[in-house]
Amino acid sequence: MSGRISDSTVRRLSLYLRMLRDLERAGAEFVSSSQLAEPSGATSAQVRKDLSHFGSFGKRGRGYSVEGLVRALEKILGLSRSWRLALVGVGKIGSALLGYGGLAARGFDVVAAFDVDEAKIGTRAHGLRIRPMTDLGAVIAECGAEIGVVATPTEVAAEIAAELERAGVGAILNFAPIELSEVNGVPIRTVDIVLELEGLSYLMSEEGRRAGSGP
Amino acid sequence: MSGRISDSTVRRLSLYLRMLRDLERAGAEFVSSSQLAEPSGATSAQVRKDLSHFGSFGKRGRGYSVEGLVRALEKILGLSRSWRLALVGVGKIGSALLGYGGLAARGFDVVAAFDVDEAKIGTRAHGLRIRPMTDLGAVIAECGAEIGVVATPTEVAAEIAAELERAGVGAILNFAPIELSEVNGVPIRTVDIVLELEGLSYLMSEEGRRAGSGP
DNA sequence: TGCTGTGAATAGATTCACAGCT
DNA sequence: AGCTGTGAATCTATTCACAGCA
Repeated sequence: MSGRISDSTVRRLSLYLRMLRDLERAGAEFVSSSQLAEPSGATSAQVRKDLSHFGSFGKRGRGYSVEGLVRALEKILGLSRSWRLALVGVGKIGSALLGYGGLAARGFDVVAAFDVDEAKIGTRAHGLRIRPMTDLGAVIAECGAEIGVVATPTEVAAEIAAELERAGVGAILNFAPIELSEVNGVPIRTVDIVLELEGLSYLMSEEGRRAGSGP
Repeated sequence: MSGRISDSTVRRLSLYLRMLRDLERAGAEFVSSSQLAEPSGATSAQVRKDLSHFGSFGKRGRGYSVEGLVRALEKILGLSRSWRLALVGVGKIGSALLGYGGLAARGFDVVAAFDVDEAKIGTRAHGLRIRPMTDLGAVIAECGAEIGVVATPTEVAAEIAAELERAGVGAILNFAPIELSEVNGVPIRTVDIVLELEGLSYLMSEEGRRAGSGP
């Protein structure tokens, strides 16, 4: 049991948890690995293997207790608590995040927002006062944000990530289209829309190439 | 050479291309696999292996011609042309996308936008007229959009994706937190912010567990 | 009987290491 | 001398298949 768990396993665990919460709301008592597998496009064996890294949660012959597995996965994923986010950059993406109720609903509360733009500083966006970048360290220390969100232009993203680290965040979510390197063990996840679109572009072009390549 | 190329390889190719374009702008003539590897966190062997799936582009002893490799990767990734996107859902995320210049700058033009909200229909967002959902098929056929973007509430995301497919898009970018299953070979990429945050939550909690588990 | 948990087998991706050009 | 291109080796992830319990 345990060891180093791959990103893809963790990603699937989140998906299982989503489905389990739906099942719980629907009043289901037990669920099998194959039911659990379906919505995430995994196989039943994969579900069982993924879970087996953390312990054994099922009953042979019956499946998994929905409620029990919800609690177990919440504990594994660190979701039995909520997390505080500090947002840097209140432009297009930053504002969209502030207005997106889906975050708070799932336990991710934006508790601080920063920008360099004098015109924005001091105003409120979705109820949150926008602070100057110069206060970043002090405010993060004060409000205890654990996750930093980088929603700035690409050019300053690396610098901002470093400042967030110094300010003591434990993880960073980055929206700038640049690969930031993890330092001091602070994990970074990048959401890169253009990269996703380029992946789709590749697949569409590949298809054309395959179709056009017969003898 | 060739075969089925993994998502991670394609993702890295995009990252190589980014760096190459920077180098091209800076006037560099040649680049080695190790220089190319650095910003994406890959190894030089990985760069060479990734490229070798598509042909051989370098000169032994010298490296790769920056310009030549830029053109080659653009061709491989399907980026020597631009792509037309049709956006469904002009809420927080949808509007942020419309306002995000980074898309058009990299060859992804949003050419149509749809919403169900009567109050939004007919108005313009960032210069684009918002159309009713009922016109989806006709408008997409007319403007020839190749990529559909789903920025709707989760509940309707699957249905919208199916409609986009019927309307003839060749790929879908999905922002709803739900795993959509690819049908008819139309590839789907999902950008799921909560999933990324949950991945970070796992890592932060794991760290705590490890630290607290010594004898 | 039905479904989990898990070693063993397979498939897949990454890294190594070196022959072969320039 | 330097750096690519690539088979071979290794490492990692997924799938198989079945013993073992409810």
